[in-house]
Amino acid sequence: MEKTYRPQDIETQWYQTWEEQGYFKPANNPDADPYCITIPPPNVTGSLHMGHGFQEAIMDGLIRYHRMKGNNTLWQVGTDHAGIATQMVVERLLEADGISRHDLGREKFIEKVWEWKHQSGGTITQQLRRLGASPDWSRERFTMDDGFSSAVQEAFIRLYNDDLIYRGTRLVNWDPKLHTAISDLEVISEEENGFLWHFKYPLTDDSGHLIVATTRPETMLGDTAVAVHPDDERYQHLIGKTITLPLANREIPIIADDYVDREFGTGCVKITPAHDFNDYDMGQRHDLPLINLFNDDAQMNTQAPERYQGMDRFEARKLIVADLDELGLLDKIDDHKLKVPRGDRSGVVIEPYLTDQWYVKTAPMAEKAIAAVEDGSIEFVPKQYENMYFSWMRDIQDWCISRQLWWGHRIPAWYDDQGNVYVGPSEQDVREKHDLGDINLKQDNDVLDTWFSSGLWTFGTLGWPNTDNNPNITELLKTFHPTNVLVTGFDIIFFWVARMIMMTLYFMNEVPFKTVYVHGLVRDSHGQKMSKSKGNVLDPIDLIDGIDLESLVKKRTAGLMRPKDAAKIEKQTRKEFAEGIEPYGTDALRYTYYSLASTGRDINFDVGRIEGFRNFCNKIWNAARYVLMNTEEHDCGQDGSQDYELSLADRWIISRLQHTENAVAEAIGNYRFDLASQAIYEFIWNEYCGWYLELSKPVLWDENASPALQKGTRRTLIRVLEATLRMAHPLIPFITEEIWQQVNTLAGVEGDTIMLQPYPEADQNLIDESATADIEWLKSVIIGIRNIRGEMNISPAKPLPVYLTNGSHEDQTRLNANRQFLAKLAHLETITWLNQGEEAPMSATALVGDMEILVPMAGLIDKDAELARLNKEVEKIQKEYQQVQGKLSNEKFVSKAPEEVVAKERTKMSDLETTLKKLALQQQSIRQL
RNA sequence: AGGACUAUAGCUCAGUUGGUUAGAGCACCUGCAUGACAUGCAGGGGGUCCUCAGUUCAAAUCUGAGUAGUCCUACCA
Repeated sequence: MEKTYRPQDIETQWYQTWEEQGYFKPANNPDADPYCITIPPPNVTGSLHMGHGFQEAIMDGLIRYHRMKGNNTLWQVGTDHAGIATQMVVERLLEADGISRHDLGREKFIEKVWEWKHQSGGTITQQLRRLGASPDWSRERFTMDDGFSSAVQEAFIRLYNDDLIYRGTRLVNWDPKLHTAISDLEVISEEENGFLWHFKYPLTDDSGHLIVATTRPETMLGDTAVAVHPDDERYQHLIGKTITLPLANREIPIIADDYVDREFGTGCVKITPAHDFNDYDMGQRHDLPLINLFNDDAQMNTQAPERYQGMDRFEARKLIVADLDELGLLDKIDDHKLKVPRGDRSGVVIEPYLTDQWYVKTAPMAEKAIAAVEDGSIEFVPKQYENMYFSWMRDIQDWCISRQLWWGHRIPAWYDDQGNVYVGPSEQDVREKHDLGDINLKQDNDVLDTWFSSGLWTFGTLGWPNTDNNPNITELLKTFHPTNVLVTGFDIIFFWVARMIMMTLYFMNEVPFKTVYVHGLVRDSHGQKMSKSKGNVLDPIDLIDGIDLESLVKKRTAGLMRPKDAAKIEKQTRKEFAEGIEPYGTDALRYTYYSLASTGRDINFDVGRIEGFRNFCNKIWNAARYVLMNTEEHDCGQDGSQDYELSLADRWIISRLQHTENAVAEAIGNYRFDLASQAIYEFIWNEYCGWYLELSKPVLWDENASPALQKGTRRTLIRVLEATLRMAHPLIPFITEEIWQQVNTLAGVEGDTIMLQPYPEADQNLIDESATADIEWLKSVIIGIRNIRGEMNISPAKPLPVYLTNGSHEDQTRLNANRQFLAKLAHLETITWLNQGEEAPMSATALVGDMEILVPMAGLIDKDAELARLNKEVEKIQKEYQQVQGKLSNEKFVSKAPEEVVAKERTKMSDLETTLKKLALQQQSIRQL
């Protein structure tokens, strides 16, 4: 093995082998419990970001864990066509050549999108491979592949036939830039600074005017009423009268409706049913006409007075305000903060707009979806997200699923010239079914919301709806559906999770998954959202492969929305990554994700931590080198014979391994990858490397040691390493495979890959508390001596004489059993056991229980330095002593606290007392020097 | 307006059922080329557990109020 761990040397190579060998496929074992995760399909044209990285790491950890546990494990993979997002990308590319999609026409444009998909659609899946993800690539799906498309069509048709899809003319959220309707969820409302315009509306009978307040003056041309609160005394006398709408010169009624908030503005509201959701409702209640003022671009149409026709809505606004001012009807303009609805993709202000769209009737589906979570069929982790889910589900609105786009699943509906609609899988089919002959039919132009198809993801990918004529597919669904876990971000609980639950319950009559693991957002180390404009984006691939400073600066400053941010971003990047980013490798990246994966909070990604975990990998690497050096070409006792003997240290590390295996299993069971990673880290670095490897040296390097003992140590070294590799494999797949290949035979294990080895499980019989106690004693003695050495600045190269005094019989037994370990690890020249009455030289002292460890001061230790060290120690213990004493002198504590708690404090107090006495004696004798 | 979450070392985070000397990694200080590893080893310093009040013999932990931050839902013409 190379002296230094270099991830790039091993990672891609192992991945290729795994994939080629088909290790990612489900085990061909129908008796094994199935375990299945479907990937949240990334946008096919997207590229990997830190959020994906995190999510994939969690899924792959779970998948590899269960695969090793022996489950029949399927990770279903695939990508999403992502309607609007993808269409926009391709449109932008065409735009660069001066072409619009309309120049090309629908078919040609769609061809272009497919071209683009074939070209760049592999990026994300290749990047998933870099992360070590182990899905079954042979089953990769795309939401617009033939099979899935027919699933989408089938779903639409069934819902339509069951009266759960309908077409209606209603107000929708209209994106005037993208020329499509969007759902409520795709509208982002944020507070912006605006104005509240107050206009005078003259009463028709010339008896005066009333004043309305509005944030959208341009819609006044479409007003069809003015509303006041029925109990508002100020306006009682006006109810039933009319005003003459300025500029439009229409007579409109003054109506009463308790929706009106008397406190807001003037208490008079202009009602524009065609351009505001609340006004629409009120229009319905009062039977008001709808006057639609806009065209698709949100320009004034011919319903507006000629003067304004063809104007953009915001131009029209200016002119209307000016005109009203001219007429003396502008009362005042107040500054006003308001929520402005914008399209999540286009960023432009969304218009409530009257159009024909397709809707899913969600209320009946939501009922079951709520019940499934209430009765525990589906569980959210962490649980608090269930409330979020319930509150949305209980107030769910019908879902607008038609989009005026070209890229997506076209709605399987045809219209005849009379506008009758026929829904079916194909034109031919609806002709036959409805006996239409050869009349003119035209297919609906719209496509379906991307999330409509995503809603079918868990079962559509497993072959639905073709279950009748293909038994294999039935088998797949039967085996792997419902899936076990959905790993996803909280941001798409409504977009996706909720809808998936509704759709799956409807079509499959079962839940899509049993658990929803919800993770937070991956942010930068200061908790800032990663964004191009902030220049704080980290690319997971850069963390794996490394990147030099200049390339990083270039990458971060290229293609900015506001080019003037470049200077700031460059400066900040040069400061933070003066040396660029080192190649940390996939394993280190994954470990960093795991260590931050406590549930219920966002993840602040700190580059400092990935370095630490790269070092951790290097630690494992070197530990393996040490083990191999000492076991290769030796008999490691794997032949089944019993001619080996386990040392105390051997029994201890085996015992610790069992504890760790328990802790890891528990942590993963609770989706606490942070705890799992910590337990593994702790075990490998501190226990296995820090103590056990050191404890193995005195045995292996002692020519006089018994061969049986040496064999036992070799056997333990290699077997614990091998088990540890398996334990860590789901988190750090590459380094564990690489090393495992070299240690497996020595450890008496056969197999082609660690991936398919059994996951280690704790054996309670191997937990050895007495070995643990003995090693703890040994560690305390060593640490006591090291402390003196460290604090007194005694060179580690200097072998020390040490005396032990006032020890118990047990101490003496332990000493005799561990002399060699002690001498080696504390670097001692001599160890002398003093019986009662035997004189010790003047020494620095450390205490282990009642036993005193003495390091003679002569020539090594300065009197004042030792006094200072002792003082520090005394102060620390005194503080503790006071605490305990305080508790015990509190009568209530003694009488009310459980007995064992009190007893514990009593023991502690007496221990502290003796310690203090001893330290005081020590101080006294040193002072007398 | 309603709701959720977060606040622990300089930084990023753990802290299970109330009883721990409140921990880890990084950073910091001191020493060390010891035959796996300087991507290392040994030792050390560093905390008003956001604030206040309450429950309790006992609160980082439970309850309430407040402060700060993050986010979600609804909506104010």
